[in-house]
Amino acid sequence: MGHRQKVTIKDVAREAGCGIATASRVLNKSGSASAEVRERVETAARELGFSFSAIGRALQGGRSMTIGCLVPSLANPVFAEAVQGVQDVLSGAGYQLLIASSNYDGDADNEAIATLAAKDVDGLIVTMVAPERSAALMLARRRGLPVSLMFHDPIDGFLSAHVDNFAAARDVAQRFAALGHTNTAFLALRFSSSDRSRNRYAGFRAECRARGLPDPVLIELTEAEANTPETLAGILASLGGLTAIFASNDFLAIAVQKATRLMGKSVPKDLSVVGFDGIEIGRLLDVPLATIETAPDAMGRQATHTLLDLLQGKA
Amino acid sequence: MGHRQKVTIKDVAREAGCGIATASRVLNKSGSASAEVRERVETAARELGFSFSAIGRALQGGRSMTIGCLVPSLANPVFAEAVQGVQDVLSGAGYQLLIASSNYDGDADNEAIATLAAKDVDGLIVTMVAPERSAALMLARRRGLPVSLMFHDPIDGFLSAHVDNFAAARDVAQRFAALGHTNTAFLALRFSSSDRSRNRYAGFRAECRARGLPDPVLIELTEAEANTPETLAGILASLGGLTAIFASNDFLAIAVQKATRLMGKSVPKDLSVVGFDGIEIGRLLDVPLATIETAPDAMGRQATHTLLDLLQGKA
DNA sequence: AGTTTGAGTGGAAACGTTTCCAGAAGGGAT
DNA sequence: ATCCCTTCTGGAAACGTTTCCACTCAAACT
Repeated sequence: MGHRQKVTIKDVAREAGCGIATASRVLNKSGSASAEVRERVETAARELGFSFSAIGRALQGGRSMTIGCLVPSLANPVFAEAVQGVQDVLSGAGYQLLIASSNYDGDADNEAIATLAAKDVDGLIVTMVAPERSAALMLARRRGLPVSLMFHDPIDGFLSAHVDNFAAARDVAQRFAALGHTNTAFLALRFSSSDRSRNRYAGFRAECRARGLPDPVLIELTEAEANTPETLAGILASLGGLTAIFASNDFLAIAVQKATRLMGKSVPKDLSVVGFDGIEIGRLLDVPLATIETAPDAMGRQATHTLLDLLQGKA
Repeated sequence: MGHRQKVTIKDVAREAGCGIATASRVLNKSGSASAEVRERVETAARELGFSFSAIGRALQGGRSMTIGCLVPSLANPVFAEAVQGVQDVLSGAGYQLLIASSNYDGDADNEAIATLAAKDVDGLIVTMVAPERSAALMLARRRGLPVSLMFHDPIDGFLSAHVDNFAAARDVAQRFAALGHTNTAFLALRFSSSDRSRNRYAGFRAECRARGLPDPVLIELTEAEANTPETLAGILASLGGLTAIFASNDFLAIAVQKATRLMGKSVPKDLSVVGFDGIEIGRLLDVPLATIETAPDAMGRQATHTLLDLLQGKA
């Protein structure tokens, strides 16, 4: 197979017998050019199969037309759907999407931000472990790089597309209370590395207290525990007497449903389970998933629009 | 907020009082430099918060350290998980991931490939509607751009990470036959735009025929039909007498489970349902999902390793 | 006729790197 | 004292663009 060869605008110009500047003008429909030259250049470009090098353009123009996006993991449908939303908006605006994921690791987060910034992205859309404490993120902003947060409650001077985790969680507590539940629990997967999770718990507990109900039990699961329903069932059983569970996300809520069934109980008859996120698949489930609908793809879309607006406003 | 300003190696050199070439050598640990200069350069870089511009590097070096990846949609967990696999391997190797998605649209596919190629990616990892008929893909390959296919059965001279859809589908038919099913159906969502779906049906039917069983009914659903369980239930009911359904993917299989329940029947007692893919969430479902496990993330990983090998081999 | 306009054109600089090359300086051998 | 070999250094070219500038030429004015 022939070795990598690129067709540059220089080749087009030579083939068309004109200067580089002229070829550039024709192909970009910027400046003026005679019909005859225009024709020659276009033919040459077509025959050579020319296409612009985004790198050359980026270097010269200072804009890469690329947006960097960092999420914890694409294996979690919430983020995957959000990124799809981002991608939809971006491609409509002629931008490309550079993706990074951290696997919920704070150090990886920082490194990823730095790498994305080095790639000269024009903006950043970010969901990370601790945005408020990320040196890399602060540096990026200080450098004037527009940043849009996704899922995070607002921070400092950052733009943010989000749902009010605290309020939504209070809502759940309210519903539980209305149903007469007093013995409740909050299930979280990575409590320490997710401000979303912490805010949800805070809201949940605050509403319980406001109503004079006992604090919900906080259960932090390891990845392994969450992924083996038998273990999860054991944990739930050991707590005894629970009648309602608020899971920090839909993934977990689904696991709880299964664990409950393993215990010989049924949802929602014996145990109320509510999730968070509203991932697509939840709507198709056999036993419908009760959840807080956050429309992840809309979240991605909005974060992107916000960012794009900022980009326009600055240009 | 201060306008966008970048620190270049030129700034570092000036600050350190040395030439650009020297600064470059120190920062890259390539050529030699006196301890004293080395110290000055490193200090300057640190103080200025310098980081290399990937664009400058790419332009000069001819390698962008970026891989382009095209999938139909990240909203489908199969692809999201696969992309996460790609991302894992890539970031381990120091590469970045540029993402595009087509929403199962063949034209968008071609355009995306062209755009990615223009971004000077070093390689392509692709799942698309019709790779064997994509002019853009052929052009990319002719230009010497390494391409690795995901999910597609092998084509021409392309590298491909895949499962044998045909064989796996025959397997399903065999199981159905062993259970005594004679009245079966194959459910597909985008039959015309998915070679995977077509190959699965072909394998399914081939095995039925080989056993002298009647052809499975082929049901093509629209997106809307698949997403409203009530409608789906109606369709299934209208077919009457079905005892086993092979769904083209897990998403669909889950929808069928729900539709079945709506009809007052139960899976697997009254109706056998088998899916395809093995997405993570399937393992956590209340009623476990019978499926062909294809380990999407492993697929992504393998496609990436293959591509990276090709990249090394050429360099 | 002489002057102004305007369109059409190409050379060259700039963007941030890396690397080739050549020059300078120093030390060890003859 | 001369030479050579290393080590260290910086200028400059190259990568693919866009854009500023200056130039030519003809048409349209006075």
